[in-house]
Amino acid sequence: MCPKENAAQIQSQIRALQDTIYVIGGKWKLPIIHSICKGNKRFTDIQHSIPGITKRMLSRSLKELEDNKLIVRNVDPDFTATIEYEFTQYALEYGKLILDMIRWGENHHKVITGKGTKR
Amino acid sequence: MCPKENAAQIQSQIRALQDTIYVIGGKWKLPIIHSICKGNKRFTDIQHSIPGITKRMLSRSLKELEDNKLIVRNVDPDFTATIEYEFTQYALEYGKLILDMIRWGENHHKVITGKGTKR
DNA sequence: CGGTATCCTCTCTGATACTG
DNA sequence: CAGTATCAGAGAGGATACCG
Repeated sequence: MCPKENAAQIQSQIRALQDTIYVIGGKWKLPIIHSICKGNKRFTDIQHSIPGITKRMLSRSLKELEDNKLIVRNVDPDFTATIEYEFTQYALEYGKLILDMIRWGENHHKVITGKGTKR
Repeated sequence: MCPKENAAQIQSQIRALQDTIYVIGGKWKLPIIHSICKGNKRFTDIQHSIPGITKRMLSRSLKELEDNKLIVRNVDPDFTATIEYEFTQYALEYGKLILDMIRWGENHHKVITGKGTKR
């Protein structure tokens, strides 16, 4: 598991890993990703699909996801300034990793609660 | 990317994913995992191998990793109460996912800084 | 050596009101 | 509709001192 690289390279790997976690970390990023995944594209639609989220947190989280190029914000000025959020191709490539993380998390839950098959 | 399951199941998947992130999230978990990976087993050795960490945070983080069964705490009462931390077999199975996350994080860094091949 | 206890700070999140 | 501004609370993390 532990690669045999020099110290500087490993520090950079740890940072890479922390970045990976940061991008989808926090309280709302994953529910938002899921909501867009389900077909919601507009700010208010996304907000209503996630119980408990405020405009403030939705706005901030969308901006961070956009900064990380996982979603794009499309403004259509012709049709009364409709704004839509969509996944980037890049985000779709992230999908497999997310599914792996889900699988690990589900198994982990069983392990911790003592109903697991492993350990 | 988005599975076609019912709502309750998806909520549980999102929770599973948030758990996955939480287990290795925070400021010190990954450096600690790396330090043990490199062969450090004792509290003080781990502490000295991670610049800036305090006893308090090391203690808390080790306890959380132990609660999540990624490491075990072995007390040897015969030899002046030596205490050693080690990975569980379970943690080693986590390794592949961590490597995938590192790879994504490294590529992500290139994408965000504009030097990436993707996007 | 391997921790705990206490206090403090700083960031993240929530509530609410306002805006083009 | 799609946000921004402001303020307040909760929680993560840091500094330091103490303990078996």
